[in-house]
Amino acid sequence: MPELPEVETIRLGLKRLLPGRKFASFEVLDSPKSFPNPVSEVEAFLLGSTVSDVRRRAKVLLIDLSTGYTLVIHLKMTGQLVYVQEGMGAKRIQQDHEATVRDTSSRVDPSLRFGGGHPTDSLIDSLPDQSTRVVLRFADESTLFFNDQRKFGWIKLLPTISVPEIDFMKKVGPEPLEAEFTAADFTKRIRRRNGTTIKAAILDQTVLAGVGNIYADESLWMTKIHPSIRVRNVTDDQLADLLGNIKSVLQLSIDKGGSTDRNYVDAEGRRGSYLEFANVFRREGQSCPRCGSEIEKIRVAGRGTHICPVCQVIQ
DNA sequence: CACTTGACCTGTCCGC
DNA sequence: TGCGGACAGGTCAAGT
Repeated sequence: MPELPEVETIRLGLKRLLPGRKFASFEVLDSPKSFPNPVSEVEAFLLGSTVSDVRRRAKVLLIDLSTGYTLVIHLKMTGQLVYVQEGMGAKRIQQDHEATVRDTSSRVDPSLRFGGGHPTDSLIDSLPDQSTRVVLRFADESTLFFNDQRKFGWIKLLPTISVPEIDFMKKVGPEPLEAEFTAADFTKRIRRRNGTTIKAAILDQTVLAGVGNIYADESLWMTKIHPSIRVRNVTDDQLADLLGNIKSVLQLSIDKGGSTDRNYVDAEGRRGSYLEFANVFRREGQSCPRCGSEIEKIRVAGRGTHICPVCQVIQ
């Protein structure tokens, strides 16, 4: 679920919280898949380093270190990065992290993660929990928790200069919110996918960066384009409108702190409110805000897809 | 090559 | 009540 606005919201929080802090210790509480670097490498280039910057490219977070290394982090669907100030979760780890990690299901309020809107403190107090994969502790005893219920996400420690050379960075398309990314650029790139559906094309990270299922559905609704239409049947003018709507929907979501559908939270454990403003996503059975027709959920590009069947016509 | 589908995971929800 | 299966969706590998 973390798409561009969610990752950007986390970045803004970490950028405020982390620079200058020194890494003191780390623990991987799960299979090494979550953080596959050899322990010796992490000890050499993470421990003792200070955070110099927090960046984002597409849906990837980049935490730059004074050692010339970077923590490259992908949250995939259910990943969370939550920073806890000294004296809270951090103390409990030192006391009994084994027991805490293995037996927290009864203590974690499910409504906090899956739709409650409870205060931030509840989540922070409960960390680490059964979804915690990596614990990064700073010298001031504050802690950064990497939680990931479904274990798709990962952290990799890489030399900063090598980050642009990893496959994902070489292939990923332009940042949609950069002013230099124009409709002409977008049209040129997306026409390479003329044979596929417009939804599959805007989800393709090599066409443009950062759009996932939520913002694909929202931007297509705004542009009155049916997600199943082939790219070749979408006009250049429609593509220009679509890019404008992608930009505005992403920016609105950043302004609202992102979308919390199930378990997204920001760097301080707070939920995002964008979905209150969504027009179609997860609103099947409700009325289209534009024409009043009933919103439907269909399947396009292998994804659950939300449309207004009247506004978004297949030609 | 272009495109689609399945795998990776775990928790939730729905129907029987 | 418990149980099986569908579903959630970012990305890559495998298949068509």
